[in-house]
Amino acid sequence: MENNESCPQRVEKLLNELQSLYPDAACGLNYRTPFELLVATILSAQSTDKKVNQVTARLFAKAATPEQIAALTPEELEEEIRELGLYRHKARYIIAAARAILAEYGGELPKDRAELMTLPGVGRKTANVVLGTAFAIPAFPVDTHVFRVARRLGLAAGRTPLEVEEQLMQLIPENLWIGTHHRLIRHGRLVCTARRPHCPGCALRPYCPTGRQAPA
DNA sequence: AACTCGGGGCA
DNA sequence: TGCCCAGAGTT
Repeated sequence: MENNESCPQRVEKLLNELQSLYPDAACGLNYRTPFELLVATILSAQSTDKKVNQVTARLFAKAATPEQIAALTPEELEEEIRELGLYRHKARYIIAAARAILAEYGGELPKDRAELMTLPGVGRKTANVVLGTAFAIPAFPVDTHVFRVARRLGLAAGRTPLEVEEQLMQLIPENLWIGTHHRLIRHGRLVCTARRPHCPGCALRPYCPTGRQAPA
């Protein structure tokens, strides 16, 4: 959409409001190392960050490094993460990724998106989270929250996550990419929910084309 | 593009 | 009880 919805002034006000609404752009996942963030992000698929943090608190107390994770049997890891669901896939991915990090990258996570995406269970979104959050390398992860909220806010009209990612990177200053990612997620979870967004009372409503049309 | 994995939280 | 959740891989 090349109408005035995406004019720089509106976008700037939107980003300012988003920052004052969520002053700390912290990652919702708890982690101490880039590898821990990678594991937590794989675990976060289709489950809530709150549960992921409960599980990783226990898991990382037992195994937190690629060496320690790679030494686990699939059954041991499955037992640790079972309550998150999708646990067989996730356990297999995480152990295989740990082994690949040891075998291919000397035990250190690569700081390259294409290389990260060769790791089992690591797609574009997870790779971008690690780059932007753990390595401070400019990246704009697009998950279901970012996809939905960005489109509602009129920041992107793309039909695919990759299109939305490209539109957001073009529209938003590079130094705000990762912070905006975390803030859009928080806003998507608290206010701009998938089912019934809480438009009345939303601080972004004055700048939101969807919110203007929503019932009071 | 559709399908699969999945236990737990919540209405 | 039914719907939904910080995705990625396979067909």
